[in-house]
This record gives sequence, C-alpha cells and structure tokens, in this order.
Amino acid sequence: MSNSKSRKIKPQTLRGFRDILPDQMMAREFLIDTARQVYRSYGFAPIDTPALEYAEVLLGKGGEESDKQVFRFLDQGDRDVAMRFDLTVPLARFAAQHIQTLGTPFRRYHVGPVWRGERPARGRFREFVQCDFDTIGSTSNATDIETLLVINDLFESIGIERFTIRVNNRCVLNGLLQKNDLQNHSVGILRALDKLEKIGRDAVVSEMVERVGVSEDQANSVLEMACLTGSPNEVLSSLEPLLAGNETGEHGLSCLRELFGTVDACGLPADRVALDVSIARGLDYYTGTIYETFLGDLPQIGSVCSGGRYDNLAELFTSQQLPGVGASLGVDRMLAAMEELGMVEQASTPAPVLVTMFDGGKAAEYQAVARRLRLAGIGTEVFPEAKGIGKQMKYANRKGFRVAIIAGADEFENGTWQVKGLADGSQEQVADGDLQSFVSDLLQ
RNA sequence: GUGGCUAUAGUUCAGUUGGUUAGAACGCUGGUUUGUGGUACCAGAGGUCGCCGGUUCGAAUCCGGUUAGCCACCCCA
Repeated sequence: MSNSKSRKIKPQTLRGFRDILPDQMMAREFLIDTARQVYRSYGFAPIDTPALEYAEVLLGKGGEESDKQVFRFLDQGDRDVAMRFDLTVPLARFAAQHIQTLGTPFRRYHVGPVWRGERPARGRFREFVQCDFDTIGSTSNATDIETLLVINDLFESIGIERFTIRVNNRCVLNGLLQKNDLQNHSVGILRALDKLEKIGRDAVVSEMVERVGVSEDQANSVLEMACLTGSPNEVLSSLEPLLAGNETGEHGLSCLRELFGTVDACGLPADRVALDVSIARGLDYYTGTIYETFLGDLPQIGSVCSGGRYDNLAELFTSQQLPGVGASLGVDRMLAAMEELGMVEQASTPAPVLVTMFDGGKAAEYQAVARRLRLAGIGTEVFPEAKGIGKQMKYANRKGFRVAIIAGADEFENGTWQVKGLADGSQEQVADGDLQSFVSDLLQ
C-alpha cells in the first residue's frame, strides 16, 4: 500500500460519466419505480438485454451520425463489439431472435443505461438511463392510443399536474408532402419543420429553401398547414380538405380522429393532449403516430417523453414483418426538471425512523426494537455509536428523519420509549407494546 | 465534430498594476460542564490555486499546451 506522502490517484470520473448521490438517486429510483408500475399495469413485461453487442448488430441503424457516437472496441477474443446507444436497436435484435417464442402482440418495457460518445452538455451525458416501452407486432391504432394513455398515466403517477402530450401523425405530414410534390425531400423538410418552435417560421422557410432545395412557395404552403392552431377537432377539420383524395393523409387523419375520440371517452382533461402538425421528430424511422411530452411548468426543458410508430422494427434482422409503437421516458431530463420544480427532497433518508443509541450497553435492545419496527413495515435506522444525544438529534434532523426513538435508563426501567416527531418537536412516552402502532400512526 | 466562455477548500465564490505564511460564506468535525435537533457562540480540519511547460529575481495572477466543465451549432433523452 502507498503511504500518505505518495502521490494519490486523482478521484475522477470519465468525461460525460458521473456519480449519483443519494438525494438524486432516490428521486431517480422513484421515477423508475413509478414508470415500472404504470407499464406493468398495462401488461408490459420487463426484459433486459446485454450492454455489449456485436458491433454489426448496432451499427448502421441510425445513420452516420449515431454510428460515430457508438463506443466500440475489440474484446479479449478479438470480437468487434459495441455498447448499446439506445434500447430500440437491441429490441429489434431481441424481437427478431425471440418473437417465435413470445408471440405477438408483444409488450415489453426496458430500463437501462445506454452510452453515446457525444459531446456532453447540460442534461446530456455519455452514459444515461432510458426507460422504454413498446408494443411489437400490431398495426392496430388501438396500440397507438394505448401508448398515449400510458404516457398520460405515467406523468399523473409521477405527480405532475400540468403537462401536454403533443401528437401528430407522419401520414398526415407525408400526405401534405405528396400533395405538394415534395415526397423526395421529406427527410430534410421534416427535420427543418421540427425546429419550428425553436428557430421560428422564417428560419424554417429559409432552411427549406437553402438546404433542402424546395421553392419558397412550396415551403410556405407546407408551413401554412403545419402552423394550424386550435382544438384538435378544429385542426382536423382544417386538414381534411387539404388532404382530400390522398390515401396516406386520410389514413393519418382517421387515426388521429380515433385517438382524440378515445381521449374524450377516457375523460382526460381537454388541454392534456394537443394536435400539433409541426412536430416531426428527428428520427427517420417513425412512420405513423408521433408523441412528445412537455411540462406545463417547464416547457423550455424540451420533451421528457417521446416516441412513435415504426413500420418495420426488425427488417435488418429478419424477413418477418414486425411493426411497433412505443415511447421512452427521458429519465435524466425529467430528473433535471423535477429538481428545478423542487420535487426532489434534499437530505432525505430512505428510512423514516432513527433509533438513537443513548446507552452503548443497550445496543442489543436498540437493534431489537428497530427490527420490530421493520417487521411492521417501518424503515428504521439505528445510530451506530453512543455519541451525545444532541449529536444524534442533529444527525436525525440533517438527514430528514421524521421520528426519533430515545431510551435510557429510565425508559428501560419502566418499559417505555420516548418517541419524538422531528417536524414539530412533539415527544411522547410510549409503552413498549404500543410502539409499532404509535409510530405507524405518527408517520401517516 | 465546429465556435465562444470558464477552472482557487466538500459547495458557491473573493483574491488589487505579478510581491512574504491564499481568504470569506455555507457545509463538515469537535466543543458551549456528557437526557434532545432545526437558531446562537467558540474552536478545528480541509487547498502543491485542474494538470504540464514557458516568461520573470518572484506566478493563483502573464503566455502556450493539455484535461475537465458551461453556452451556442449539430443531434438527441
């Protein structure tokens, strides 16, 4: 071992990778637990896949840009391997490999870290957690609608009161493009359109003209339709004549009509789900419904849950047609938002009760009483040292314990416990037999 | 990957035109005669000023490189 004078290794994490401290990790676990509960309530089942895949499985799926961001190396057996950069491509491989066993429709959720070697920025890291759910093997619009309902329930369960799910359908966009003879420029136009909110209408028009190479008239007519505002039904009605006779566009419209009809029938608040013809999502593989979720109190942080429908997830792995629809909760971005909204408790302890060690000779009794409380379902920590009771109370306060239990010679003599509520300073002497129920009531 | 900004204690920051032992607040540890936290008072620990090199009698301060972080672009969660 090195002595104290030797040069120490500098404790540091890799660029874009970070440690997560308890306060933040507890919020993160809450978020993920909530997502799990909601996904499971709809019948989505958990899966996992390896962090490392053959490079050929992962590469070439998201264009040149994302290939550059993949962490890739030769393993000890000289295999060309790569770390997954999302959960969707591994799902494609997984589905192609196992769909015969699983059958369709197959609903799965998947929570796990992914890695991208891109330049870190605010809310953007080289290692981050995705929390995906998808339904594979059904083209029914019912699964699109259910995806929307899952997103809604997810944010309600997290405790967000004001949020909007913006919905669009690529078929509507593609219909508009076809009617304007622009289908060959769809990728560039959709990408430009996606920036509407951020850079403004004029900038989008000039990007379409300069970078995509369409005429100014064409660009303007796309934007005219993309900028329609009003209630979903109003927008749908305005779109109808613009898409008349175009099969793709009309299909998109009817899917959206059904979706908003279900939103009504399910009694979601009127402003909860919006139809926004301008959202396109950058990813090329979406082919139908598209979702983005914005927080009412923090819209500028961007979409915290996005997704959509894709026609053929696994075409690179199998000739079996596997359509799907799903979305992904942005755990890290959501966490950043929750911090800004004051939803992350500081200095919180996972256990609400602290048993102080007043008399070091009674350590066994303290452990025994803590165990009784735990068996009653009450998280309980025992202070490990018989320090001054003031110190222990200070610790209890700092860590956010809600109840402290204190017992010294007097209490042991008459078989009682001092139970103190940290919030209001109230303290009561409780008989040994009543302890569990008393503490449990106090924590209600 | 491109452009710009930044780097001093655990955290947020001061630090004069380069000049002795680098400061504050908060946090942390201990104490204010050892059975009670949030407030007050006292004390302590903690920094080779991101790292490497250069200029200089002398560098936290000026210059170069490097690493890391922030902002914008690109892309996305």
